[in-house]
Amino acid sequence: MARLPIYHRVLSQITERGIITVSSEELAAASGVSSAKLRKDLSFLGSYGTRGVGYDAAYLLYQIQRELGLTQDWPVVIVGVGNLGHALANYGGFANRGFRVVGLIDADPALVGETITVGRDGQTLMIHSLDDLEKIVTEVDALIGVIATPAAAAQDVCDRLVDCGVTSILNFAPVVLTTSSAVHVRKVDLATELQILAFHEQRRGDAHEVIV
Amino acid sequence: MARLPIYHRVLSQITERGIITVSSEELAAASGVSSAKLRKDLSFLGSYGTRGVGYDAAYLLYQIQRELGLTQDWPVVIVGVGNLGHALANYGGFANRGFRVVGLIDADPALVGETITVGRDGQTLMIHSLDDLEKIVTEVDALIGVIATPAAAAQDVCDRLVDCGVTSILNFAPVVLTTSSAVHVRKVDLATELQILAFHEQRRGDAHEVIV
DNA sequence: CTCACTTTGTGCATACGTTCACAACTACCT
DNA sequence: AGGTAGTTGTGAACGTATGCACAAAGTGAG
Repeated sequence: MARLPIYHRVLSQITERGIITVSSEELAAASGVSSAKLRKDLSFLGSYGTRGVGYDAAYLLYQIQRELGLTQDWPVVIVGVGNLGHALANYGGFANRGFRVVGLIDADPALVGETITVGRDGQTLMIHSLDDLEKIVTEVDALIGVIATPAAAAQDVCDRLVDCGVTSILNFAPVVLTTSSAVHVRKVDLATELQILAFHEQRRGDAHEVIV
Repeated sequence: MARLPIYHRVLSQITERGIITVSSEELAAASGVSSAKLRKDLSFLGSYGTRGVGYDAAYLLYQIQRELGLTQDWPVVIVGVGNLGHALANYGGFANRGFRVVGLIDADPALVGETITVGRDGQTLMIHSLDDLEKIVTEVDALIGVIATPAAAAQDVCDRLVDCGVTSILNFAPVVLTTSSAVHVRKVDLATELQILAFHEQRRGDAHEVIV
């Protein structure tokens, strides 16, 4: 499910704190879900808990890592190194979860050739031209691509990534990408998230007016 | 529902192209959903279509805008002006959807006092100190806050925002925020999104191995 | 006016995710 | 050993979202 990454992060923090066993109640509270939901989710992976005791934090963490594929190393290519792409490349949360940014691509000639730091260990990476997309992607053998380009360029970039063998795409551009159903596309639209908040905010306001 | 913003964006593009009427089939295809689902969603707002014809694009767009609260102006405060906060402040997709970034706050003294461009019309905004959070938020009367700080600072910032009257929070920090249930919190975790992709990618790989 | 065609709105059945409640099991104390 | 307290795993009930299929409603041609 989509909640496994949350459990994973919470469990990481818990094990770092030296805690050995954790109950579903505690884990659920820290993850912001109900204990019943958490137990169902975990039982989906198998029976890794002990009745009357709880879960062995380290063992459970390992099982979730294995299920999520975090024991592997995933090379990631980022297309579009504007503000957002830059933020993503620099994001420290990727490295310790098995993701390695190995390719940066941008259409802007002013950016091509520049090197920027990737992750938190000071490693640097050069930005390549959009023309070299195919070359870079096949070279680093990336299966995951991140699209952080303007909306107009997103579909074209998507098609080219898929042609190179990319099978999972994280799209930040505000467009609906059309691809073969074999490709897994996830979309993160910043404006959409704010709109959903505004929607609830407005409803809250409406209800308030009725009371007043 | 959470799909309204998508319909809104697609309809914007459609009306800009000068199209007058649009059928549920067309709109659904452009939004990446099934036509039945789209019609159910729209019927939730009321009967704004004409049988045998379709929907009046402009009229439908207006109704969705009204429902989403996009006819209002939402002042937004961004806390944490690192790479991500910078990208958000600069994001052009906010302005034309009723969101106005009116406050930038960061704990780093090196950033405080700097002015950065906000949106695409060259407007600039100064970064304020974290100490002035309460002052800024009440001054601009913001109801929506964006947290783009490191994980360690997120909960404290959240509490302070809520104390100032913020009732909707968009959280980019990789932590589960605990707040009063009256506050609406949405979380966007970049690493989580990638993990979900990796999860499917791994399952795909497993299935492949079985076949081979 | 009638008929053929198009498209919306919606009742119904199905699938899915969530919550509840409890049996099964463990640990510990006496 | 026996009893009590605590915790997991899961079957059953519930609510919600999705997909299907069709009646209702509109358009346009003859």
